[in-house]
Amino acid sequence: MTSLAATAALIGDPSRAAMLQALLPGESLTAGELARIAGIGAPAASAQLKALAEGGLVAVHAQGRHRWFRLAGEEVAQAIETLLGLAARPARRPWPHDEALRRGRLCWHHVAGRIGVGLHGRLTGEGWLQPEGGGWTLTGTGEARMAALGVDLAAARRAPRFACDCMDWSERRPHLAGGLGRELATLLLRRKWLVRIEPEATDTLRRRRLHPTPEGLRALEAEFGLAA
Amino acid sequence: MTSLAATAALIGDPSRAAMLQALLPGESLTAGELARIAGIGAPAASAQLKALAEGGLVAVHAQGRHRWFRLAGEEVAQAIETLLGLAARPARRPWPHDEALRRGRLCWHHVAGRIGVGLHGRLTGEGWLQPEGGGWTLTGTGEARMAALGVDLAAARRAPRFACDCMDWSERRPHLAGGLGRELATLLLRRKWLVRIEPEATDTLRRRRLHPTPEGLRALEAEFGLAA
DNA sequence: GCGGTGCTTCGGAAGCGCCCGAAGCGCCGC
DNA sequence: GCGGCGCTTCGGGCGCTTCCGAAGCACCGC
Repeated sequence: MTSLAATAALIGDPSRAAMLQALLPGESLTAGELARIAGIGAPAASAQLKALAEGGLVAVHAQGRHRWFRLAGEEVAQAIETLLGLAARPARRPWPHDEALRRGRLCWHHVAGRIGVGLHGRLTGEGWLQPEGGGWTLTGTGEARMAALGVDLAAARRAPRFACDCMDWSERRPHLAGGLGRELATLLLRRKWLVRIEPEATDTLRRRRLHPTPEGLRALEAEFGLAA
Repeated sequence: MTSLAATAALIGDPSRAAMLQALLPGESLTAGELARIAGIGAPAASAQLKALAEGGLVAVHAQGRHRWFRLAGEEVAQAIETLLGLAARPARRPWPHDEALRRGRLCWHHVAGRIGVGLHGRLTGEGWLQPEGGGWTLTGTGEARMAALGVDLAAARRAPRFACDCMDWSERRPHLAGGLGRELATLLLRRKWLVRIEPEATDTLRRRRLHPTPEGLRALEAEFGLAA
């Protein structure tokens, strides 16, 4: 079995795919929650999660009688998003027109969807970011404005990658990933410019949704020139 | 069955994965060749290729008694490369140290590997390319130098996307994709700065290899400042 | 302690997917 | 037109994977 086939097969089971999608926003869930989301019993879920962990797709953290699972890293989220893009191609089947999801959602810990790629476009087009070594660094103005907004740049720099692209499946253009993407998303959520609509939904897609508040719409326009 | 699981399962079978990898350079192969590469009989190969075609991963072209298969598009190659990156993560297992493959290879129709990401870095860092709308456009100097090299820019602009990033699984940084990536690769091959080492190999990875010629090494250094 | 809860392992059964051989269809070259 | 070749469809068999119920282990709170 080649590594490619083994990895794809791991994602290719409906129960495991549902679990992975539920973990896509970046949060951690317990084995029981994942079992409920996948619609299978506890024993089956346990076996599937074991396979995912051995395959390196999820990481485990045992705490008391709970076991918390999360995606093993940004690359995992990125690969799943890319596969979602393949699955959603119009040639294949019209994707259920989930307007809210296309507008904004969480991917790993960063903002995806129209708002996410819009931000990426403004930051790269308006001289906040400049390309460097396959990723991005902040320009002088970018650094100043990020700091003024309250983005925790020190935390962003502690991430394995400071700023890089993550292909957005619904927009087919990149949004901002890496430590900066995470900290920017954290800020937007903390300021309640964006809010999670249904973080508790059982449906794996619904729980990822992000929605701009009225105040957020004004702020995105004012700070980034972004009409969301 | 969700789209994600269905698509991943399509890639997750060893025979189908071998076929897809064989198609990754962008060339077209017949059903019989793919059967031999996958190590299965003609009937099984026929069924697998039918599934891949119905899933939208490969495209078919019937010519006489042969049926030619190729990947359905750049996004398919991109998704497979991303999955290869997941599969190759050091955390999972040490990837067979195929130095030649990491150095240079074909991905869809463009140059990947160290040479590919190196080119991407030089083009973006030295002012040939500037970000625009989630992709890239040529600057004035970039356009002039590409034209001087003999890159067919008109053909590049006819592609659905002119220039965008494709995540490189071995380098974990993007290389140049889109029409410009394809035309640049075409030029490098035509000038014999890069040559395919074993385009006929049965092993799906070996056939992708690209190798710089002595003349190519000098030219990459002179034209792009790239030490390959 | 002792019961309750969360999770895992074990055993067994059902279902699905993959593969091969045989046969059939279509195109090609002599 | 005839044989050969490439590919497909059909039928059957094998193997793997997934699931559930029952039982067992670990942790927590009373």
